Amino acid sequence: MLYTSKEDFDGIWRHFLDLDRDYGAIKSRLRQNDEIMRSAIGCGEGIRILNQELWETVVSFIISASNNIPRIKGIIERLCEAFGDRIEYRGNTYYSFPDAETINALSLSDLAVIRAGFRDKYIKAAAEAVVNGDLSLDTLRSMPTPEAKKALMSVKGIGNKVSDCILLFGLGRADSFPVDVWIKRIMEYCYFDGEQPIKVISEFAENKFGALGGYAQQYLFFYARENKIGA
DNA sequence: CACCAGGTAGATC
DNA sequence: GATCTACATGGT
Repeated sequence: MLYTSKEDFDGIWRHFLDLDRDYGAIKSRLRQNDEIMRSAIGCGEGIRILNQELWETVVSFIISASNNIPRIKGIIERLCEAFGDRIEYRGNTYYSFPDAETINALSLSDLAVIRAGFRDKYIKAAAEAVVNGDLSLDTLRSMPTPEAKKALMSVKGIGNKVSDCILLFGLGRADSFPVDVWIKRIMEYCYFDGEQPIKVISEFAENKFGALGGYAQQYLFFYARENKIGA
């Protein structure tokens, strides 16, 4: 059970959990697409797309590249424990996500304790870009999506898929349709006959789901994992 | 020991 | 342009 004040609920959690969005309307529109979306939604009725803090989203999805979810979580936890601020709250200990300045001040050997592997240099590159102004997080928020994507991809370690995830989860661009290995497989399995280039899948999704691409992606992602398509 | 994991950058043709 | 591969770490 989550206990919170009225102020925190309205000021933080309402937006973070995307509670003001009409997911009923989104689901009924997507269900009109085809039987596949009806099945996918059926196994993820409660899915919501969180509005996550932008810097945390940037780093988290850099870490996600060619990695598995338990290890991604472990790396992020170690990053916070080693370099975030310690927070004592109601008898429990938490650690904040370290800001860009903090991470930029670290050496790669400092970062080794989080065991991010080859991604450590990309985490540093992102921190450096934010600190030196090459990547302005505030400016990103007001940029058109294609420009924001280009700006994100100018950072080493942020490619096509990671930038789409940042756009979707950190910048609220709900039309973004990140194609990872799971999405690629489920799309090939459901909508194509055999393997397809990522670009073909992206364009197909854009035509089919349009502004609801991000929601469709989430239903398909959990549907694919639930049914272990290709795993 | 081989292969894979919410990919990307750099080299090569 | 499109394709190939190394990349750290940990699990199966």
